[in-house]
This record gives sequence, structure tokens and C-alpha cells, in this order.
Amino acid sequence: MRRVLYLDIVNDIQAQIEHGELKPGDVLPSEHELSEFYGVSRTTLRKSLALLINRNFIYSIPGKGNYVSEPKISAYQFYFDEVDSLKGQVDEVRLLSVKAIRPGRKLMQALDVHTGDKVLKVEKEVIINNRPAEYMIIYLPYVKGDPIIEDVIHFANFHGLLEKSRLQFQLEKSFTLEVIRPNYHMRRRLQCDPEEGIIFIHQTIVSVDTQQPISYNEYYIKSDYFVLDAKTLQTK
Amino acid sequence: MRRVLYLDIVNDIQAQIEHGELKPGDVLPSEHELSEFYGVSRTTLRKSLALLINRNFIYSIPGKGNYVSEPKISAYQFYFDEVDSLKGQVDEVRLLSVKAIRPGRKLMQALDVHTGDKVLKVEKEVIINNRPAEYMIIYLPYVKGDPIIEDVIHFANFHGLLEKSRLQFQLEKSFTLEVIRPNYHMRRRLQCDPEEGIIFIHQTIVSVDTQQPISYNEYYIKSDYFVLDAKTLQTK
DNA sequence: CAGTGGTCTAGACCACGTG
DNA sequence: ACGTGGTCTAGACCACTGG
Repeated sequence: MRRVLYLDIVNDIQAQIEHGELKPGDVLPSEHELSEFYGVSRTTLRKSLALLINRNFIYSIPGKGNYVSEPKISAYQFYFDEVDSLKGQVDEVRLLSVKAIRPGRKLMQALDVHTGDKVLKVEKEVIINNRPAEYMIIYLPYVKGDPIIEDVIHFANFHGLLEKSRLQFQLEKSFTLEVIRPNYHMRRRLQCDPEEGIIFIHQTIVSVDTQQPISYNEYYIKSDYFVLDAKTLQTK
Repeated sequence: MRRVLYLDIVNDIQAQIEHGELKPGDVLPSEHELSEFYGVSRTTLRKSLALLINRNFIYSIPGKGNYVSEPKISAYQFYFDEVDSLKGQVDEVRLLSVKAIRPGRKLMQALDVHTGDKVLKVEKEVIINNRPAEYMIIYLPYVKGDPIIEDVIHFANFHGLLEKSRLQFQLEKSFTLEVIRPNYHMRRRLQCDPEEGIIFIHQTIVSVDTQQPISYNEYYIKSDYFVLDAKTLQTK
């Protein structure tokens, strides 16, 4: 049963922070002092600090010192996929229409396109228990001959498609969820009551490198079929 | 303009993964070979790999090698606070009642208490525009003389309270959001229509160290006052 | 100027996985 | 037995901060 030095040090410092012996804003002893105190090399001591920095317990200011972080509101984490995240067994994902449209102002802004540019609009619906559970609209800047368009049309699952593509790591996605009262169009689509709130999720997907929007999507989900599970981040 | 070696290496390997030269499941060359290839010490090379592991581009199996990760469904991140996350200006947080109750089966399980144990039930409501926007119930295992009880009663904001306490880093929280149709009790509380869907969020808060439940909470929010914004994690 | 953290080296020993 | 990754050392030089 071998001890791992740098983890022991992490635990020790973390405990001091949790028990209030080190308070937010406090400076830690210098790395030289700490390495001497724990009887390890500075390299090892720095490995411990790196872990604590990563877990947001401390932060460092070059030339000054290592400081204890302020406590923060905890972040929750969840996974979302517009098809697989639904409650229940998905019977079918139906392609409703594919059109090239002239974008309105809102869409022009979301996709960063200009007057005269065309936008591809793909409508789909997800069937659960032989009834529509979700209606989705995917908007893509229309680029002639872009192979992604074919994929978007044929793949049931846009998220899965993006994950599997080469772009896997370069995407940044936003996600906004609201409950709305469906308009007439949506009521017919989803076969729901006027008063029944439905889940409205919209998102923009941009390339991390270029900050170019790749897609703007809207998902309308009957609330019976949706649940969102999240957890605080484990900084294990 | 000084280059940082280990960051250059990170970028190089990351680019190889993103451009498909290294595919998921592939083994990287050994650390010895890589350090030779890049002309750096193994320590430096390992620093690069540590960063890539942290960003989930690669993972390592001791005794075997470093492997390229499978692409994953991207995780979204958001912050939630049962009072501050509401849309609109909060007029007031009203304490409705504090009771010690005998827990039902569901609650006994959520809080890991036993028959005969008591549970503290705190009810509050949040007022926006002079109307109730949220109704919340906080359940805590009843421990005689526990100072946290006083705090929970008097603080408007349970999350903020926990953040500020010494327990700041040791908490693990779950979060589940659904849209439900309000029952009679809830309709009266929130002054809403029978058909109007309302947001139902429940969560358990447990101590990371002991895995002991600290609290089980339910939040009922009128859907007009709620929106959830999330983003993919930035592994900067 | 001395002290701090950031980077980097060239070694070393260990436990583990595979032949 | 050998190669792998995991840990650790005892140095070094740099850029930045502050008195």
C-alpha cells in the first residue's frame, strides 16, 4: 500500500480550505516553503497545486503567489440529444420538409448571414407511441455542394451526426430551454391543447476556431416526453 | 515572443486528432518516442499529455499506452439558484411554514432516514410582480440543535446559503426538471390554470465525503418565470 | 533587488501489461 | 524480461511583482 505524495498533499490542503483554516483570498505559503514543509521537491508540490487549481480550490498569480478561491455557484452538467434524450421509445424520426429560404432578421443574426444569402430549413418530427412527440427545425447556412446537408437530411439525429463527424471537438453549443404556449401551427403539429405548455429548446452551434455559426436549431417537445437530469460537476 | 513547448505539443497532437490523422482508439507513440520526436524531456511531454487527458482527447492505460478517446456526446453546463435564476425582479421571498414531520416512504429514501426519525419541512414562496412565481419545499433530516436549520429558515436563498457555508466544496447536487400539470394545492398556491404546465424541479444534495443526504428540495415554478441557459463546456 | 510562480531538463525507481 | 505509463528528485533559467 504505497502512498502517493502529491495526492496526500492535495488532500491536506483541500481539507484546510474546507475546514476554514485557509479562507478565500488567503495566500498560500510560497511553493518553496510548501515543498520544504511537506518534504518533497518543488516539482511534486507543483503537481499538487496544479490539481487544486484544476478543481478551482486555488488560483495562482505569477510573481505573487497562490491564493484560495472564492466559493462559486456550483455548475450543473447534463447531456442533451434532441432525439435520444426523449422519454419513451422513439418509433420514427420523420423528415417533413427541406427548403431553401430567405432568412428573416432573427435568423440572419443567428447564422451570421447577409441579405441575399440563402438558408436551408429542415423540418423533422419524432414519433413516440404513434403520436408526434417533438417537432424540430434545423437551419443551416446554404452552401452549394456542402456534403453536410445530405447528412443532416438523412440522419435521424443531428447531434449524433455532429459527434461522429471530424468536427467532434471543435464545436461550441448553446442551449436555451423555455416553456411556451403553442401557437396554432404547433398545436396541429404536436396535437396538443392550447393551454398545455410545451418545451421549447433552441440552440446555436458555432465552430470554436472561427466562431462561425454552423447551425441554429429549434426543438418543440411535448412536455410529457421530456425530462432533464443534471448533476454538479465532479472534480474527481 | 517565447513559445511554450508543452502547449505547442498539445496543439500539434490535438490537431492530429481533429484532422483524423489520429483516430479514436489509436495508440499514441510511447512517451519515450514522443519526447524524442518533439525534442523535449519526458517530463515536459507528459505535461502535454496531462492536458490532453484533462480535455478528454486521450486517455491512458498504465503499462500499455496512451489512446485517443472516443468522441462523446457533449456536456452542457449551467448554473442554477432557486431564487436568482428566475426571470424578473424578485419582490419577496416569503416563509410559509416550518414543520417537523414524519417522512413518507419516498422522503425516507431520499434523505436516508428511518422510521421514527423526523424531517424538517420548510415551505417558501417567491413573489414577482406581486404574484407568486415559485413555491418551494425544503426537506432536511431533523437534527436537534443543528444550526443549519435556523439558517435555512431565515435565508432567502438556500443555494447561496450552502455556497457561503464551510461546506462549500463538499456538496454534490442532482437536478431534475420536468413540466407537470399542477394539482389543486399547487394551482391555489401559484394561482394558475389547471392545464397550464408548470416547471417542477427536484434535487437531492449529498455530502461528497460521506454520501449522506443533506437535503431534498422541490421547486414549483410558473413557466413564465423560468428559462434555462446552458453552454457546452469550454475545455480551454 | 529578492522573491514569486512558470517552464524545462535528465535522470531515477516503481507497478503493471505483454510476451 | 522488457516496455509501458506513474511518480519523484534536484537542480536550472525565465518573467513578473514589489519594495
